[in-house]
Amino acid sequence: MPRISVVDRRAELISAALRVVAAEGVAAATTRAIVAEAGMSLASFHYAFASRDAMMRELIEFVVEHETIAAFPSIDPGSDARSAFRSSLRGYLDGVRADPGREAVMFELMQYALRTPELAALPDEQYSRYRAAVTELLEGAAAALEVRWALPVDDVARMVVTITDGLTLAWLADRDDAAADRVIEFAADSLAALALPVTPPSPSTVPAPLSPPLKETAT
Amino acid sequence: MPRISVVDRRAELISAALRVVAAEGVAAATTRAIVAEAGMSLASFHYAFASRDAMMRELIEFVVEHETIAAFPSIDPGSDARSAFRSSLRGYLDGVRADPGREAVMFELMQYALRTPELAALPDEQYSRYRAAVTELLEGAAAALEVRWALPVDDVARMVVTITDGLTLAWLADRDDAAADRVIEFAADSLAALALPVTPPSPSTVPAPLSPPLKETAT
DNA sequence: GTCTATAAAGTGATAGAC
DNA sequence: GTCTATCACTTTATAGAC
Repeated sequence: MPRISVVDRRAELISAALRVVAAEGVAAATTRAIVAEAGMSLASFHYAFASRDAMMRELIEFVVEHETIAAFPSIDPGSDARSAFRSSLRGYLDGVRADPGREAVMFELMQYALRTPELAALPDEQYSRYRAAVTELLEGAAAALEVRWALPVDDVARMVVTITDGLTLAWLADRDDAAADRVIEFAADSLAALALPVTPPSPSTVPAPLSPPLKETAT
Repeated sequence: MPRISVVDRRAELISAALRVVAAEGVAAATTRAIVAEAGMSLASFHYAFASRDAMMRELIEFVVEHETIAAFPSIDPGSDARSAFRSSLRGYLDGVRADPGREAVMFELMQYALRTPELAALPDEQYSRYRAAVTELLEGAAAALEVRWALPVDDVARMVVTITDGLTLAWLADRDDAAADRVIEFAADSLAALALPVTPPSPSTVPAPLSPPLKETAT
């Protein structure tokens, strides 16, 4: 009835589809289920989208663009790298626990895209964006904690994503909070080993090296 | 025609279903696609299985039971823990590269099971078996490398599975071999830190402690 | 633009001949 | 036991009234 615009209708359908996928999975996200969730008629779906495939494509692009990794809380300055990683990973896992469907959507849509030839390139971009989001956090953390990364920061971000993915999958499978905490302890130790202290306010105690100390990664 | 037994027919259908899922995904594994792959008629499917759901259940149970993690090569004694982990992880990733569909099946079937109420408990078991397989390798490695694990061996196995899962997902998404190698380097460093040296043939140099040295994890 | 009604194709499952 | 033929249902997509 309300005669809304096509772009608004598309946005509503994408949003509804996301809710259906989160709640019941990609397989359950039929056009009928989506329009029911959105409260509109089946014909409106095909007025807004040429086909279900086209809508799935936009859904995945939307998710890749807007829904990055579940909120990592920001770094608490004054702490060391180990406890910063620990609290960040705990915060991340809390986010997964609070809405398991939301994170499962990422994996499901990634698999759907990998199985769909025209969408097969999107997971690559999805992971690039994950890493970019984590990279931003890592650079902020390096400044706040007065450390520098022993590897290129994008590589450190890749390690973080590797661990969060593995952590998430295992938790989705067994919901073992205590075991996940032990993994986080290990991960925090391992990642903190990549944070090298940089003593900033006393450049006189040690003569400045003429060659860069290691691989330099700061931006 | 050949009037084969029900158990054989079930096995053939499971095998055919596995191939279809590996090649085209769970969504494409319709009863018709499976019987076409198996070279039999549609009615034979329902003679062997009460329903497609029942068949999917057996398929997942079969995978959970038989297809554990892609072959980790065995540990080379004489090397240190770091290079042992590195070569094992490389061997694992080689297995994924050689047959990406095979490993993707694990993730897809896990998600399918999580979305299916009657099968929702199977992923937990799947991960238990993963860890059990890795645990066996870790115990062999500890003996061959003359180390002991700083944590309960099942926890170490969980760390390994966390990393292999994360590694596999990222590689499936971007197929970036070089980046995967860098993750493996990091993972080998991190995991090797859990291998504590135990000096075996000189029990006289240090008086035997009356209390266990730390948490003991050997079986 | 939005709806109802329906077409066209695919799905799991079964009947019944052999 | 195994098959062909078919049912009952769901799916995406479209036609056509308003």
